[in-house]
Amino acid sequence: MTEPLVTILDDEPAIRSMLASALNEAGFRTMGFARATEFEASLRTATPDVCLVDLGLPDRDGLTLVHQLALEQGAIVIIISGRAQVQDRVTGLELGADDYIIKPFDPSEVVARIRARLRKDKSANTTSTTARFEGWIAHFDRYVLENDDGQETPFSHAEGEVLRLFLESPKRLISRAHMQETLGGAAGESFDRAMDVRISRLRTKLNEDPKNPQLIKTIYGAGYIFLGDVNWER
Amino acid sequence: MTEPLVTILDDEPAIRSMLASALNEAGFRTMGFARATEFEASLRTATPDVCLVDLGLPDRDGLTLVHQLALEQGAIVIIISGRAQVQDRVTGLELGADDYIIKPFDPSEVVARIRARLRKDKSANTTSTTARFEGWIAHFDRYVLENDDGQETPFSHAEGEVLRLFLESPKRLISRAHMQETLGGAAGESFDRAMDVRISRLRTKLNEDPKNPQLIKTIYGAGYIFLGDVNWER
DNA sequence: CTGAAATCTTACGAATTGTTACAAGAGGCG
DNA sequence: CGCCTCTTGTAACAATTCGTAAGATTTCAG
Repeated sequence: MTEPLVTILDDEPAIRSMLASALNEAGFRTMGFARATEFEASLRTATPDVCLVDLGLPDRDGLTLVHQLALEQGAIVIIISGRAQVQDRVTGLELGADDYIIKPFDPSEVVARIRARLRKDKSANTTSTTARFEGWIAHFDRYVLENDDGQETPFSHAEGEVLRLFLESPKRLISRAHMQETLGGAAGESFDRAMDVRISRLRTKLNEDPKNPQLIKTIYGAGYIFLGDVNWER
Repeated sequence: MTEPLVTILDDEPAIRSMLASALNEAGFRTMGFARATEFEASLRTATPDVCLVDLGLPDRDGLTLVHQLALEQGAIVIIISGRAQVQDRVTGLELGADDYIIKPFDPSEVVARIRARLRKDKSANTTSTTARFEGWIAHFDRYVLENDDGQETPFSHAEGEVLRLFLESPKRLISRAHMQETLGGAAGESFDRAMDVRISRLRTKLNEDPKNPQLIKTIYGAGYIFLGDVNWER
């Protein structure tokens, strides 16, 4: 899989080069065009993943171009325009654009918005959230904990919540209060015990020695710390 | 298929009502929440299509919430924030948000942006009649499930409804409430059991091991997740 | 070393979900 | 019409999850 291709259609050379350098730096391939006719000619040989289109083109009404692109090509179309009225934005989006960025803009935001679109496009079928740590692999999509021997142990939703909390902040103190807040919800009565039980059950699934836990360390009077290096793969 | 459900998470009642009325007028169902905890509690029973999240929440860091939502739920997440710095927008988008709208905003633009997201989301899922997944082929036109050996097993209409629901949102949590709503029983009495039976029968046709299902996973207290890569054809 | 507080663990029970058996209905066919 | 098959919901019971209670254990202060 090669880098995504982004086309830039804008008649101002300064904007083209600014966008191109920012996008290249972010790991995209780019192609710049000053006129719609050139751009359309290129579509015969290249299939862009994202099309940045300036509405103020000299040789074509930008909106109809956007409409065609979104409909026929199925590509991601992002409008870049100096027209800042709400009505302009609404009609642009209704005509099929996936986003509408107003000039003047910051290139880093353009990059972020492109990434957001591509991410969504891909995540339709690729939602694999797993974390590796100390010989274990936690598959949060399948609710399964994998041994370094490949053996798998299922974990429940409640256990997963605790585990995720630890894996998202490794080597940092997690207070009981914070834990309770993010896990148990509102009423903070004697939910304390429930948390203990969750952690206890999680520890047994991680083969922790109760006398000397290696991964989930309890800090008396403060909270817990998850030791161990974590690598997330998403 | 019912109208898309949009949740509004903002602590200002004025903004909630403004958004709700605009969205309802545009044909969406809405649910409003003032606090993150209430919102999260509702996720146990409902599966929103779009989540509008205000970052300035009283009881939770909005960004981590966005992160979780985007990752776990696979839902469309749109941030609404008063923080207008470019850096804020970039980090919000990088953390998984699909869009970032700055206060003050025009409700019609919010509607347009939501429509743009949903449009893209849906175009991936055309109304096809055949789906391949994990060695199986489901022929919805013939009501037949084909093995990887070519053997065919018929499935009923009720089973097909459940299967289609899973195949249209793979690797995403499907709440029991949402399932119940889209399938049949409006008034939520003891239709629960019927759903269980449907799923149970579907599982046996998919040769699932009851002790350790690989494709249709149960999330206690929440709903179900269909694992497995799906390819729709026509 | 001792006692109180915090935490761990085990056992139990309520709620949720799975599975099987059965009966009511919907066609198909002679 | 009568008989058969298939579908599908309901009921009953089994299995699982998860919080609570209670006793055991650990930690810290003095």
